[in-house]
Amino acid sequence: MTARPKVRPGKRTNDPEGLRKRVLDVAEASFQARGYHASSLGDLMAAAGVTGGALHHHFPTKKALALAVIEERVAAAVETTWIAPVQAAGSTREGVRSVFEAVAAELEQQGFVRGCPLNNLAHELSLADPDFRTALAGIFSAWRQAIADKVRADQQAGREQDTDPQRFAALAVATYSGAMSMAKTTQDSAVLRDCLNALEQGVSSARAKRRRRVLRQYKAF
Amino acid sequence: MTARPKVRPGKRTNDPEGLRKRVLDVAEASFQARGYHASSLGDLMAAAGVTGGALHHHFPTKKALALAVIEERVAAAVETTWIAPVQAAGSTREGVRSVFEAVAAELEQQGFVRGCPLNNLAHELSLADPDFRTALAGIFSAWRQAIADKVRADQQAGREQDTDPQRFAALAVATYSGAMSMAKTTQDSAVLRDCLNALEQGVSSARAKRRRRVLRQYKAF
DNA sequence: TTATAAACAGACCGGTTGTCCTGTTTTGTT
DNA sequence: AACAAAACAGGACAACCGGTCTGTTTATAA
Repeated sequence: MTARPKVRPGKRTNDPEGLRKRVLDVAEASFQARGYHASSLGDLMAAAGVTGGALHHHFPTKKALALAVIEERVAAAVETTWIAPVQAAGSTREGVRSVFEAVAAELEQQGFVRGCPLNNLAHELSLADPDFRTALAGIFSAWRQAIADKVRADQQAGREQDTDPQRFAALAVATYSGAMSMAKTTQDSAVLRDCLNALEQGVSSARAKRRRRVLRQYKAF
Repeated sequence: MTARPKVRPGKRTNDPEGLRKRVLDVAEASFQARGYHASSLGDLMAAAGVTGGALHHHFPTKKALALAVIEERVAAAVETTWIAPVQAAGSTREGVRSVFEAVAAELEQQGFVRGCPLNNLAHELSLADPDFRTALAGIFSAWRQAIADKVRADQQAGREQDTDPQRFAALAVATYSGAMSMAKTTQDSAVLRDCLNALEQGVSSARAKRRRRVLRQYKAF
């Protein structure tokens, strides 16, 4: 009954990569759901099944852990859900539309809106620490760059001639970010579709109307 | 040198409204700059020059204080910087443009981007507590409603016939929210102007281009 | 005046937080 | 086998947090 050793010696197996991954998994989820300051290392350790010593060995401070989450997980999330689909799409507009719809569909089926990982941390940490801010700004930059590059690719194919690549990229990212912010607050993904529709209608109405006009003129002849 | 009484009796003057206002001022600023969880009541008490007893008398819990900040200050900020200017503008587009430019100009002159008060708290607190979420969602709703109403007013004046009021309102709020998020992260207000230009170009390009075309045709003759 | 409640002061407390430290076990190298 | 370094265990700790409590002062009303 006294001083029972919890772990009998000879049973431990070192797995630094696996342990690190487990900690990052838990931290990413907790930062996303509760935020950085509301996530205690104690909670993370319990959730990951990791002792204080192990955690400290891989991530000396809480800041180091958050920086790793940002650079390895948040950046990857933006890459997966936005950059890759846009690059793979037939056009910028198609790519943007597909992302909005994919995210909206995903939120609707899971019935819960956690918000955008990047924006969540950006709001909480941008002013808290310069290192956080720099890391987050880099992800925003890559995100915008990918969209702007896609617009330029469209332009070389003869499309989107009167679209400013950088401005459109900023608009797309801002619209998505803001829409996710509202979706998170209202816990309703409908605003995502509203924004997508308004974005598409407004942005492509010039072409659509000109085409319609041309058709009418042809008919008139 | 021993036990100097800090406050000699007979000098105190009760000023509940003033004290409450001071606390809200400090809390609003701190929540905006550092966030809710990163703002300790001790810091707020020191900054406001208020004792624990006084703070507790006006705001029993930290949550109650935050709720008061949201309902009284954040809502008022949205009203002042967005709703009133839009309602006073000659048209929805003019109102939106004027707000974007006013905010961008203000940020540029103060050389520092604190972000949108509503979005800052929305990201941190929406999932933390249902009461927070409800209060914040209400402000978003009023914000969108004001813009949608303005579009409807435009429509009754014969303008904006092919604009969906609710969708445009969602787009305007989302664009601003997302642009401010990026501006905060990059500490650069330029993205605000990018987004405004992209929004205006896309949304009004139909009309603008048609007009330019007409002018060129007149010149040709 | 006197009673009564509001407004405020200031200490106090249990719990939590992030970090550090010492020791033990495992792994890799020679 | 011998050794060093990495990987991990687990406790300790000082600082801090939010909330509570008791007591005193001020304002209000009878």
